[in-house]
Amino acid sequence: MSEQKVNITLPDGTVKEYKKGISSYEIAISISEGLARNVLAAKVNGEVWDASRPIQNDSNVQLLTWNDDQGKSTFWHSSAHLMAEALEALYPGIKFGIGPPVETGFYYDVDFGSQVFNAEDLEKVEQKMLELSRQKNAFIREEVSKADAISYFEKKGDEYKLELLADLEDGSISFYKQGNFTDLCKGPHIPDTGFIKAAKLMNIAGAYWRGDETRKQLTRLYGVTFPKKKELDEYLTLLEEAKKRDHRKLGKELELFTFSEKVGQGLPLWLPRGTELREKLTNFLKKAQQKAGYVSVMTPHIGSKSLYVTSGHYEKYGEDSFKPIRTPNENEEFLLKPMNCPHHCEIYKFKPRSYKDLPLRLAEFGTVYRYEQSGELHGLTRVRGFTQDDAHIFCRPDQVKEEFKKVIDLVLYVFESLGFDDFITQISLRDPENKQKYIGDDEAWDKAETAIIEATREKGLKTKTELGEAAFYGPKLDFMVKDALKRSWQLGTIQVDYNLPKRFDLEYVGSDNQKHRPVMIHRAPFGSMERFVAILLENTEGKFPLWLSPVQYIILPISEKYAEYANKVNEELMVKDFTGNVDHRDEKIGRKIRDAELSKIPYMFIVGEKESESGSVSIRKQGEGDLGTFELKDLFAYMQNELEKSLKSVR
RNA sequence: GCCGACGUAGCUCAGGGGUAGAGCGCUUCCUUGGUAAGGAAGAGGUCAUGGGUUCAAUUCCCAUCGUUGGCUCCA
Repeated sequence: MSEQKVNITLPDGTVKEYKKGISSYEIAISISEGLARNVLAAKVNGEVWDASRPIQNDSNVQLLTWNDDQGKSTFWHSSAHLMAEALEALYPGIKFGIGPPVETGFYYDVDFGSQVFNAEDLEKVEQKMLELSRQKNAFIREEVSKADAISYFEKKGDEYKLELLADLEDGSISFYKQGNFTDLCKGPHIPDTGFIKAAKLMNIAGAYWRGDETRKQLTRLYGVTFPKKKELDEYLTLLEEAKKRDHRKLGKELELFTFSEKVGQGLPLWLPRGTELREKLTNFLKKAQQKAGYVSVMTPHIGSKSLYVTSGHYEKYGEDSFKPIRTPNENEEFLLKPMNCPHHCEIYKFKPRSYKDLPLRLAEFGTVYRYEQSGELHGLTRVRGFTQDDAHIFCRPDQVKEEFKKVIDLVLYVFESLGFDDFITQISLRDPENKQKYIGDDEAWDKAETAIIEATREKGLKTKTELGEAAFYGPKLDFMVKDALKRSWQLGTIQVDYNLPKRFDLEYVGSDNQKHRPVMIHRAPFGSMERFVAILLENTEGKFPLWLSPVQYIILPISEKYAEYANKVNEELMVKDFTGNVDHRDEKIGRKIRDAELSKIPYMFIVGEKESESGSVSIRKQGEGDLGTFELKDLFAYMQNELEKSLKSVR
């Protein structure tokens, strides 16, 4: 009687025959021993499996190594178990919550009970992990009945695992065991702990059990592990590099913005250079908006409470925002403006609108104030007072999709111009399970959601969709960009809104001479000036393109004898709308160059005896060095050309 | 808001129960120099704030404020 066989299809399309019950590890060996040593897990018919799990049917098999994202996350998931084993060995009796892999590394939530654990103890755990990994203990999968699982964790007294078990179905429960540690886990895992050669526990933090702030806070330990020591070192170096790009550090060094305890937390103060940068960004967008048919408006920083009662913001956020301001005599209530849209609705109502007037695109760089929880404030990315590059497009229902597409074009233009080529677009819809979180009727929501989905599809945007992430008045399309530490931040946003026009009773007269309701599109390509500058800083490391640079050049006189000539050159550059200054300090030229390089000023013009006599400057470009001597008229032409190139090159 | 860490000169940081240090920056003087740090002298700190313990607190404890890593939240 012949053995039963299975056909295994590999990713390159080759089909091989193996005996039934073969594991992906054995398949790897049949290909090459070297490969087998690196196999962490395998994707069998689209599902990630342990490399040791027997394959009983014809299957598509993809071997996963460190080079595959799913290989990495399996590796880190197993590392979480290893960390738990180490912790249990060092702190007997502790209880465990969940321990998943994350984008870089893994964490485990732990209840240390009465034992104390602090950051200094992390190293001890690292050492223990490495000690245990050297034992090369296999990760062993075991199917268990629900009753057995419950009794195991009851005996152990781990109420967290018991709670997790309560949600699981009998027959689908598995344990994984390595060394002396057993955990409830559906897997998969790497073959054994010996693969983990380097471990670094990054930090500890509080985390609510199941993310619920009414429940107990556990200690979350974050770590990262690697199959090679060298890779850990490289990763740590990368973190050091990221620190250099931190916008909070660069903002201070380049004198762009600051915070003051006295002014209040989350309230940025823009220094002259930062203001210059912001104005350049603002003018850039204003110009683009002008071309796209927007008109500018301005509205005050506070608004009567009734404005926000009408818009629904008060009901939705009143409790969690800055309290109303009252007039001393009449006791009238005003709110700091949290959004510009209610004001813009009132501008729309200034006069009757005809269908011929639409779309009406009202733009405002409007400063808004929101009470953000103190723990959430972060540099310029999360503040309490910020300026949105806001606009509201009031249009007819038949114009929504077209207008939405135009806004996508504008956002893409802005992102391209600033070199943000690595971004994610996310469609945020409402949570169908939790409709009371939102205002408006189903019909309006369906229309708005359909408009976004169709517009993004027609623009060919690759999007991911999240349920429950919509604004309370409408669905949105967000553009997310990463900072130096690869954290995603929402920058640009476009939202379709059928609700506010209704709440504000906005109308226009159609060609049929009947009254109709316009649709609103909220949009902000930068999102907020503050957050945008932050992400721009992290992406450019403070080396802005010439057109954006707050200080575009610095003139460096060789000695004070040439100060007058330097001033003359400076004045001529200022006349030509460049921004820069002269370094009049009593320092040698080498020193002035070094300081200019470090402050990331794009161009240095050196003037000494030679230059002042011949009416020229010696140009030095940041990061590149000496470019030679240019006569003044050539300098202006050169700078003009560089300026255009800097706009174009990023376009 | 919650948990943890941190708060010393303008900046970056060292120190530590007996009222403070470095480097850079700043001021003054010398130097007038040619493509990444010229030299010297000097000023500058209620050691975040308020309590407590102690003969004595910047140091130890508590609270507040701020920063920070997470959690929750995010119009």
